[in-house]
Order: sequence, then C-alpha cells, then structure tokens
Amino acid sequence: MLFAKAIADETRQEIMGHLCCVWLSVNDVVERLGGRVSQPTVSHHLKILQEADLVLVRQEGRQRFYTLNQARLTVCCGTLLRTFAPDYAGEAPAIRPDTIVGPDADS
Amino acid sequence: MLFAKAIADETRQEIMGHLCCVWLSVNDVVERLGGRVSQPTVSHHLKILQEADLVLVRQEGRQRFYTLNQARLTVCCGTLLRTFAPDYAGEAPAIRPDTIVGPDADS
DNA sequence: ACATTATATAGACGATTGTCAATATGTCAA
DNA sequence: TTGACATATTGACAATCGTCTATATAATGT
Repeated sequence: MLFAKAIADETRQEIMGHLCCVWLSVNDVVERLGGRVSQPTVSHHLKILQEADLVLVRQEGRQRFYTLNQARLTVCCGTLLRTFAPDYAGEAPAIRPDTIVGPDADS
Repeated sequence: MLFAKAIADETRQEIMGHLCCVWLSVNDVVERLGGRVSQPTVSHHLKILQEADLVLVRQEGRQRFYTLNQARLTVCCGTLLRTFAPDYAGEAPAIRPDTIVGPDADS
C-alpha cells in the first residue's frame, strides 16, 4: 500500500495540508513550509505523493501546480476500513455518486 | 500521527490482518506469519501497534492475547478524511452510536 | 527451588528514508 | 541563442527502521 507509506511522514502530511482544496506551485509549497525544507526535498515528497496518486498535477508555463487528490484519499480510507474494520465499515463509503476515481490497485 | 507510521509497514499490515476480529497470542501470530518473522520481531511490531492504540491486549496466564482495535482504526480514518478530504467527509463517520472510543489525541 | 513455557527487552547490523548541495532539465522572454 | 526562472534529478550523508540473536522477565507446574 503506497498510500500508507506516503502519509507516514510528517513533512508530507504538512504538504498535504497545504495542498488541500487549493492548487500550489512547488515554490508556493516551499514558502508555506517556512523555509524549513529545501525545494529539492519538496519536489521529492511531491513525487512520492504523486506515485501514490495522492496529488493531481497541472503544468502551467514553467511552473507545476499540485493539489491534494481528495477522491483518492477517500478511496484509500475506504479500503482501509473495509480491510481492517469490517465491523464498522458496513455503511456505504463516503464517496459522492458522481465522483470518478481511479482503480484502487496499489499493492 | 502514530497511526500513519504504524500502518506503513507491510509486516505490520499482515499482522493487523491476522488480528482482525480474533484474539491471538504472540506465538499464534508468529505461526500465521509462516516462520518468516521471529518472535521478538512480532513482539516489536505489536508494541508499535499498541502505542498507536491499534490493538487491544488481554493477559491470560502466561500468554498475552492481541486483537485489532477496529474502533480506533475507524476513528483514525475519520480524522484522516476530515483533515485531508473535507469535500468528501460530509457524511457522518461510520461509527456505531453505541461504540465507545478513546480520545483521538495522537500528535 | 527449579525447569518450562510465553513474551519482552537489549544490542547489533543492514536497509531504507529524509535531507541537503550541486547540477540538470525544461520553459519562457529578450 | 542567451539568460533567467521553476522544477526535477543526482549523489552523499545522517537518522530512522526492521530484523535478528541473545538474554531478561514473568507465569506456571513439579
């Protein structure tokens, strides 16, 4: 489960928080981390998040904008619940009917 | 979030799978892992899961029985959803009304 | 008290991970 | 084409992590 490893790091969680509901360029993210993390490190974390499909990317000119993939995160939580909390996961997953999500096919 | 780090390891996930819905002694877990992991390693993983409150423990004679804490896992998934997928977490969390869960107070 | 069984802890070691500085790649403007 | 800017990649290094063997602790029975 790439998802679990992706969310396991605190810096990554902080980045995810900043990318929630908004599109930010890499440098925007670096700035919001208050200079505590270098640009290459942020790029590195974004790559890991991308491999877990936890961020969406949009290129615009020379900058690249990222945002949190909430749909994917919701699917992963659903999988987690159905796998490890079957006694609590009876209710339908909290996914909007009109939402298109990719396959849940990480190992 | 101790939760995220706890579920990030594959061996731990496998242990969680075995502890889902059943109580197992440490040696039971070791056996179900097919001898791939030593007893001290299993104890180590169980300790990490316990620190994240993801397992419940019951002592009986000289053996200690563990089971997955599904309620806790459900709470953590709820926190995750509300934090990182607020646009999808509108629905009520999938927690039974009569369920008693501890405070969600990991960092 | 001693041996036996079940689990936990300590210490060591290799593998993985997070980080940075340096550099490469890519994009646009002059 | 050259320079400036934005991001990605490389290589190195320290820190963390997963694993093992050896040993300690705890509980039970003889």
